[in-house]
Amino acid sequence: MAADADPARKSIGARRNPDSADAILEAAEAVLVEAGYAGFSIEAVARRARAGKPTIYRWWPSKAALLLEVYQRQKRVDVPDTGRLEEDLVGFLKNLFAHWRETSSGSVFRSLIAEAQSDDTASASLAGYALGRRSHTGQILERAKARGEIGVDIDSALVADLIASFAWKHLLTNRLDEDEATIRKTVNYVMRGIAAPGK
Amino acid sequence: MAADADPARKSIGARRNPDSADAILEAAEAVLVEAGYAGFSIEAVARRARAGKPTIYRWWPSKAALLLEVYQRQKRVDVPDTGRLEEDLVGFLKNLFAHWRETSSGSVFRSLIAEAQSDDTASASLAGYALGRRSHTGQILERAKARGEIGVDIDSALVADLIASFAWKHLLTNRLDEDEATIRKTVNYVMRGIAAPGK
DNA sequence: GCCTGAAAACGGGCCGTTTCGTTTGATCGC
DNA sequence: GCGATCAAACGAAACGGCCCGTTTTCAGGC
Repeated sequence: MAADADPARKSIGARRNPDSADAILEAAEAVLVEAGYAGFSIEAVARRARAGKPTIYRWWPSKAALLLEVYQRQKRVDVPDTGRLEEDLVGFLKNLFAHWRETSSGSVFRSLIAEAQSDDTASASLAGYALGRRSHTGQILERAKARGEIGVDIDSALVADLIASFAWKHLLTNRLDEDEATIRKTVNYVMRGIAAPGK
Repeated sequence: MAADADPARKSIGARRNPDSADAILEAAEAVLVEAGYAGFSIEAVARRARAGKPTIYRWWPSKAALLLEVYQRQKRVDVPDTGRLEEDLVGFLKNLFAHWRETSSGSVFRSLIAEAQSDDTASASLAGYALGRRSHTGQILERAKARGEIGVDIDSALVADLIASFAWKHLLTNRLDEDEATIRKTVNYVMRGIAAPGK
């Protein structure tokens, strides 16, 4: 250990650590994965990061703010680009479910949604994210429009919202293990809405 | 939990259940509405109900269990039956959003979803509810089938799941104030998927 | 000698539980 | 019948513990 064993002369000192923010964010993510949202406390994060609570509160005003930044650091899920809308949508949902299952992203996103139910900062951020036109599904649909695969008059936001809602509900009800057939059935159904003549 | 309307099930000793249980459930709902999910604690409920904490813990093993029973006591939203599928779906979503906005049901359901992210009991219950075939949207679709308005081969569960996902996401992102036009647009889109020939 | 920043301590709230003394109501002896 | 009895449920208080958000203390760098 770096710390001297002599209690009368603790020489561990106050080392300047400009990158401690990274350590705290990594610790926060680790706590979230290992202990879940219920065990996610500033205390636990500080212990894990070997940092003091005031250090965390200096940079993040609330638990929600820390959670938000952990969320924004997440690696993005792969968005396929196969040249066919159906394959892109099915592939994306498959990737997304696997991503949520197998990385910390699922835990983080679930926690963010839960936190948003009692914290205005998280709620506003989540609403902004959900309303954003840059969602992955939106990109897939825009590409299909550019290829001429679907009409430019299709309401991408509406379709993307439906697909995203489907994914959210599966995340929130622990149904991320759907097989490809189920996902494809839903995608096919939604695509029938695209193909049918507008009303 | 289980409806025990059986007066024959008796043993020795005092049984003053109903009054106190009702008072606690009403207090729990009131706390949830007034203080939100963040302020929903057993302590707060006990204070409000002028009951002791042990009384609450005797009947409900956890916060999630109490939340579940509050949720199950909620008045159900009106399910319209106009004889036309489109009007039924639009009317139901309008009713549902208004119900969530204007009664305590929205707060209770949001809290239940949040709790489900860290409590297995709530999670299992929520998943069961979401999987249930007796959902309101499912009833509307079954009625449309019985009238011959849509084919019996339509996957009601899939369509109901899509509609429910849409509603959930709007609840969770504070977008319950959508006007009828937006709701109708989504319903029309989903109905085009019904009308289009299957693949 | 300031200033930065980590560690420790503080006051407060809620948790889930235990321990009181009291109240209720079904059972049973009279 | 009817009152005594006794188990169960009750409200209240207090507990040890954890975590909150803040404040204070103190060691080193400039």
